[in-house]
Amino acid sequence: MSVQSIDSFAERLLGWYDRAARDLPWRHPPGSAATPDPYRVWMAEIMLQQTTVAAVAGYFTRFVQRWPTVADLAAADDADVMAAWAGLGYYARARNLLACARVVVAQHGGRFPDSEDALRALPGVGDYTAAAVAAIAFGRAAVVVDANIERVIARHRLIETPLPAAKREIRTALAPLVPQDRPGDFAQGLMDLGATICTPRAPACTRCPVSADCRARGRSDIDQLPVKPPKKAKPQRYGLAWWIEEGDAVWLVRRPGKGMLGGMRALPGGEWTGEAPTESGLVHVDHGFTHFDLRLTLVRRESAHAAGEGEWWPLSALDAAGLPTLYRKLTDRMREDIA
DNA sequence: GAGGCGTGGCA
DNA sequence: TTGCCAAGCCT
Repeated sequence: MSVQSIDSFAERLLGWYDRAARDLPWRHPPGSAATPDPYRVWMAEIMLQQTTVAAVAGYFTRFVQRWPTVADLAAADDADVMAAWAGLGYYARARNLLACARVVVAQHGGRFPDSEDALRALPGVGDYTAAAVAAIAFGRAAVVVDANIERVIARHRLIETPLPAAKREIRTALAPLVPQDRPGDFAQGLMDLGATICTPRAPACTRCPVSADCRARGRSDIDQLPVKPPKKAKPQRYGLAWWIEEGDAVWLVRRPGKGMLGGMRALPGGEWTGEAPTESGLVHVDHGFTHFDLRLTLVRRESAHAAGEGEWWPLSALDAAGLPTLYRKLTDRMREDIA
């Protein structure tokens, strides 16, 4: 069989997607006539940035139940949204989520714009998310490129240029493959393919719907594609957090709006530095961030030292404080010790 | 362009 | 255990 006689790339991919699409809370059935709610599509795409499907599912369901429309979200208290996002990571996304909802209400009459350019101008919406929402929610034939799609196309076309320089070639290769009639399913199909078949390691090429003309198939080094730049070593940092208890409550603060864990509730404490503290603490946790590892040691302080803005939080309701995982680890340890 | 920015699962 | 990685965005 010649290559010319097989179905087009999009036909093979969509045929596979119609059979194998994952059933996800934010997803409509493939080819469904129902119009996806742009708010839900946008919400899912923001949460899915650098975050696994498994981690997102519960958060997505809670958010759209609590704030069913973009107007509901725009009217929400910042503290409630940040607390609801706690544990999902990359907290700038939550700040931008609120900012975006408020722009959509204030400047777009509460309806998401339907063009890639207008979406791209919204807070927290970059090239990927603008294209994904345009394709999935509005049927626009946008060229959607995420890390899954980069991997699929880099292998299918044997693009050996290292990332991020390869992005241009990948986009150029992908653009003519996008079908005008089902661009949203096409994008989601490519992402499902990358997540389940064309995986980073040990891809399941025998089950791949586009393997017939894949230029990387059979290569022993297929899992080296796409080529990525070397990673830097992460430095070790140390810090102290203060456990200030009074009655049945603990003193919590809110971190500055930008930077690490920006805008999130936290235990008070000192700066994080490269020097290990000499003070011995109640407990400590080791926590890995994207660009450094942190050992945070909890030390007891008297309430008289509780300077600055903060709030007494009932120990029995700490789960509702919306602490990031770093601090959640410490409070869980304390709870074990108290129990 | 490169670095800051979380977290959890997996081999 | 350690490193890699996941539907990126912002500066």
